[in-house]
Amino acid sequence: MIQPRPRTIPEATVGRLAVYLRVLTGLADGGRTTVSSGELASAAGVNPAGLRKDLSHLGSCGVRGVGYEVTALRERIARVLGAERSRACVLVGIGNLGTALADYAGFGSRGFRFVGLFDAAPSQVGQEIGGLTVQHMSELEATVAEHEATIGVIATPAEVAQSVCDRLAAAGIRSILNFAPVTLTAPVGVDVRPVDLSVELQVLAFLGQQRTARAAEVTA
Amino acid sequence: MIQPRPRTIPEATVGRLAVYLRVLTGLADGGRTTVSSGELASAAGVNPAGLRKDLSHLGSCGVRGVGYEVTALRERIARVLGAERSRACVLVGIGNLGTALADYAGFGSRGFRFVGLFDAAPSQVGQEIGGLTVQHMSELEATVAEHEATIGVIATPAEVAQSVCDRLAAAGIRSILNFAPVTLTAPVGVDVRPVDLSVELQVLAFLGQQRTARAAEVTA
DNA sequence: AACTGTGAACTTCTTCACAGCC
DNA sequence: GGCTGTGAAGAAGTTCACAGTT
Repeated sequence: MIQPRPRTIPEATVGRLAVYLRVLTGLADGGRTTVSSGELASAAGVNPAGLRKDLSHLGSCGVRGVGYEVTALRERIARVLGAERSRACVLVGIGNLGTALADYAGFGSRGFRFVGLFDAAPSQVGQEIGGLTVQHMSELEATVAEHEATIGVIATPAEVAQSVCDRLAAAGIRSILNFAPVTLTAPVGVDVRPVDLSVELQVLAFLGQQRTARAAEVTA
Repeated sequence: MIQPRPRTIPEATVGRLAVYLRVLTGLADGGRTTVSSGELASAAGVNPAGLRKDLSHLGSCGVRGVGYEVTALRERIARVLGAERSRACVLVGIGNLGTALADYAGFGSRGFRFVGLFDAAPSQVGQEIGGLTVQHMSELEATVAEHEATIGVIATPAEVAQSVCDRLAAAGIRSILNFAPVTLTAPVGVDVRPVDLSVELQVLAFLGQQRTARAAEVTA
């Protein structure tokens, strides 16, 4: 019994594959046909050997002595990531952040399609964003069911995020991207991926101050 | 020659410390005075042993048999992360995302203070967001110098992000949080931390589909 | 000659298990 | 008894170095 290729790709690799996909799309648009691991790695901000190891999870797809064919590699990565399929997503919380997400063209080209935008405030309901009309929260379950959406994005205030999470999970959503600054708990079978913007800023600032402190220490 | 405590805290730990800080603030507001590692870990979505190891980087600050004192721990983490200082930040790109960031109250309580909001479009200049008036890009360097800002946030379209990065670096910014979907290069001494929202969504979706595929395989 | 693909070494991160203290 | 702090084990991720291919 031979397993031709381990089906599981490391999470760290998946994140970088998404970046390579972005870079490759840019190269293809610029008319490039081939690219070496060194060049691609530099454009993606990673180590060349690491990039080759990442790509090795997709099976051999470069040519030794030459490099990678841009469009072939792009399509291979897109297929593995599922970016060629169009996955239905719903977005809850149409504040500034939610509006930015709903408007962001980058999602469409990556295989995501918003099928519902929801907010609890009547003042937000009815406005049109990115070709979609904002609906009231009461229509959440029906819309998820209708489009068989499996991905939800939470961009609400922290106070209501857990209850939104519960409703999304109950409605059939399997994966949730959470921008609210609160830790959510979801039933087994439902993934939650937190993105906390102030955590990112705090890590950035800390690493900067740590670097500065080290530099001062060496000088002393 | 004894080094009493290794000054460098692992990056992964720093990110979680920021989360603990958020949770502890919530507990303190709720009137809690002590908390155990198990409880705090559960509220932060991490493993209890890992939490204790994270906190051990700050030196011993719990009481065996009892737990941690909420406000003492919160202040200790805040001091380590530098959240008690007020650090001057500038934000470039006042679209929906930029507006969301400028408006986000969470930054203020974490020791960050926006001292300048910038956009290239005259239509954006002059509007007031979170108590600050949006300035034209031409005033970037002067404002950075005046407030001695060291942190910059880029929320511009991808096309102009590199040139904004160059200007921030030249103006004296040492740490940059980049929301533009492009890999930036900066001079040595300047850190760039990328946050790509569509990469997050892609990782989430991939892990979900991988999980689903594995489940189907087991069933078969 | 140039560049890929990958085993092996290395580093970092996570989890476990339990000694130590209240 | 209950909970912290930490060495040790284990897992994951990164980097190196070079064999292999065109």
